[in-house]
Amino acid sequence: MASVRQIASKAGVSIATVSRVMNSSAKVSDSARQKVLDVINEQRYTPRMGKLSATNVAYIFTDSITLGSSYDAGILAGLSSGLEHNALDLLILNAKACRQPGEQFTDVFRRKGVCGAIVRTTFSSQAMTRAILDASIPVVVVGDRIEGYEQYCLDVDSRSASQEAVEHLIGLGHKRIGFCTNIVDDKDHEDRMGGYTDALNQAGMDLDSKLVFRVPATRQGGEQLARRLAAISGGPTALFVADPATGVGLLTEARNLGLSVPGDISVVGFDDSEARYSTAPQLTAVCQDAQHLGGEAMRLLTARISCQAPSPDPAAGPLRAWFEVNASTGPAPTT
Amino acid sequence: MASVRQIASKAGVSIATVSRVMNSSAKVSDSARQKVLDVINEQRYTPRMGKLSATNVAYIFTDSITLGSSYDAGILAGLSSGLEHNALDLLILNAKACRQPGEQFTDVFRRKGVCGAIVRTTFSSQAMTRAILDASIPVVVVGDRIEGYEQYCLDVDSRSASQEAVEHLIGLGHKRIGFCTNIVDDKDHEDRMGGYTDALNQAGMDLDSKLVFRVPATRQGGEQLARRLAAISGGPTALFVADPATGVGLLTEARNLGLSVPGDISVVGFDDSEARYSTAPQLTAVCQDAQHLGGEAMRLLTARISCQAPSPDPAAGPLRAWFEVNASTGPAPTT
DNA sequence: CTGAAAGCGCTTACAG
DNA sequence: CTGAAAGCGCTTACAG
Repeated sequence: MASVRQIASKAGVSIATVSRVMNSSAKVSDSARQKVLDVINEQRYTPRMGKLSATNVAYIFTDSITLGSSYDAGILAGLSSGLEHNALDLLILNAKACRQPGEQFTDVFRRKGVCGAIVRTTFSSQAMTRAILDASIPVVVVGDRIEGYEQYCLDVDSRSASQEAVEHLIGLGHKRIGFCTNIVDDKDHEDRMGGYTDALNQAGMDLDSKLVFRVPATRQGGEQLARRLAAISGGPTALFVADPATGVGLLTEARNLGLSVPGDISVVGFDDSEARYSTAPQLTAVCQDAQHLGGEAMRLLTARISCQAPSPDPAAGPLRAWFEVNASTGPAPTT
Repeated sequence: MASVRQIASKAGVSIATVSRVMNSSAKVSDSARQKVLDVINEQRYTPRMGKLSATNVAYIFTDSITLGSSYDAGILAGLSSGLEHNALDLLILNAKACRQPGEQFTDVFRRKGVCGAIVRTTFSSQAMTRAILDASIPVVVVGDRIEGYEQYCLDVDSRSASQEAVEHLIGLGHKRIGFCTNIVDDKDHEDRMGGYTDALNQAGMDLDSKLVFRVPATRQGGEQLARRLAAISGGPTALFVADPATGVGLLTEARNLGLSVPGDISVVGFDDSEARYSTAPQLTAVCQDAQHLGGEAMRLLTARISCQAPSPDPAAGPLRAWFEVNASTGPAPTT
C-alpha cells in the first residue's frame, strides 16, 4: 500500500531519510529515525521494490508436503550439509500452491530468489515436474525418472536389491510371498515392485494379486496391514514391505496381536535411515541412504548452479540400494 | 552484471521487449523472444531489481543446522501444515551464515522475503536470538525461554514429567540413578536435568556427578554411552536419557553388548515422535510431540503476522510433556 | 544530519 | 508486435 513518499510525508521528512532508515545507514538523527520507524510500524510498511538476490535452493514438492517422513528428513539433512559452504538457503515449496494465477515456474523462482531446485515428485504429477524442469534454472529430480530428462534425475536403483530380498525369502522356503507398497506410485516404488516380480518370475512363481497390498506409507498403514494379515487365512508367510514406516508399524502391531516375526511371518522392510536397527526384531531390509541421496543431489545442483563440471552423466557414481539381512526373516513355517 | 539495456542492445531489440520477455507477457513475436532468451541465457541475466514479496516463514537456527533429528523433522512437519492455508513458504536459515557483513537481521529478512520466523536456539547463542527478536517481524522461539521475551517463547515444560520419571525409578528401588544429556545446553535440557535433581532431592538422595553423562544427542552418542556403562563397575542401575536418539542408540548397543534392559539397567528415554514404540524393549520415556509443537508455533506466528488476536499469553494452552511407562524399566537388580 | 534532484533498473501506457 | 518515452519506487551523490 504505502510507499516511501507517503511514509516521508506522514513522518515529516524527505524520502531520502526514509530510505536511509530502511537501509540502516548511520547518518540519521535519532529523532528523525524514531519518527520514521513509528510511521513504518504503524503503516506496516514494506518496500515493494528492491534489490533481488537469488540464493535459495528450493526443495519443491509436486504432491503434498510430507516433511515428517524419514525419507524427507534424510534428504533435507543431506541437502543442508552443502548449504553453508555455498552461501545458499533452503526453501520448501509446494509446486501446486506456489504459483499465482497464470504464473510460470520461472516467475515463481525469480520472485522467490530460487537459483536451483530439487524436485520431489510422484507419477501422478509428472506434467508438473516437466514444467519445473523447463524453467530456466538448474533442477535435480529425486525419486523419479522423467523420460527425456534422465540426466536431471537422481534416483537410487532398488530393483536388484529388491529382487535379492525376495530371492532370500524364496531361498528360505516361502511359497506365498506378499508385497506391500504405498498408495502413491513413483519410480522408486516401481523398482521395488519390479524386483519382487523379477524374483518370482525367475523362480517360476506366479504373481498373486491377492498378495499385493497397498496402505499409506505411514506407521498407521503398517499397523493396519498387520491387522489385515492377522484376519485372513491362507495369507502370505513372507512379505516385502516397500516403505520404512509401514514396516515399523507392521512389526509393532504384529507384536501386539501375538503374531510372531519371523516365526509366523517373515518381513523384509525398506529402510532409508537407520530405523532397521531399533526395531524388534531388527529388520531385514532393502536399504538406501536418504541423507547421502540428499547430499549428492545438492552436490550435483550446486555444480550446475556454478557451471562447474556440466556433469553429463550423474550416474558416474550411481547411488545404490543394498539388501541387508537382520532378524525379521526366517524359514517358512512348516504347516 | 548485465542489465535490461545491455541485453536489449545485444539482442537488437528495445528494453521494453526484454522486459516483456522476462514477464511472460504474450505480446512478443517468437523471433524476438528467441533472440532475447538466447542472450539472457548466454549472459545468465537475472534482474537485479524487482517486486519484493514477503511470504516466507523462516525456520532459523542460531547454532548449526540439524535437520536430521526427530525433533526438527517433527517441528518441520508441524510447521508445514499451516503453510499452504496461509500461502506461505518455509525457508531454512542459518543465523550465523545468513548475514552479509554489517547487516542486521531486519535487512536479511527483507532481502529474503521473510515475514515471520521460528527460532531454533540453544543457550550458547542467546545473544543472537535476542538480535533476531529485535528485528521488525513476528518471531516465535522454540526450545528456549529468553528472559524478557517470555511471550515470544513456546516451549514444552518437561520438568515435572522428568521428575515423575525419576520418581518412577526410585519407586522401583533404584539407588544409583544416572542422567545423560546433550553436549549442548538449552532450556529443554535444563528442564529435564531439573526434574532429575528435583526427584533426587525430594527422596533425600545426593546428586552424584559421576552419574551424570554427556554425549552428543545422536544414535552414535547412545552407543558410546552403552559402551561406557558396560566398561565401568558400580555404575548406575537406572538411567534417564534426555535425548531421543541417544536412548535408541543405547538400547541397540546394550543388546549387542549383552547388557540386559531392564534386567541389568533400567532406561527412561526421551521421545518427541513415536520412536519409543519401535525399540526393543519399548522405551519407557518422557514424551513430547514435536509435530504438535511445530503446529502450535506456526499457529501463533501466523496469528501475529496477520495481527489477529495479539495473543498476550501463548501459555493459554500450554504444551505439556508427559511420562509414559513401557518396557525398558524394571526393579533394581538385587546384588 | 538533511532534502532537492539526479539516477537506477525495470515496467507500462501510448502511438504506430 | 514494437520502440521511444513517461513512470514507479527506491537509492545516492551533492550541496548545505
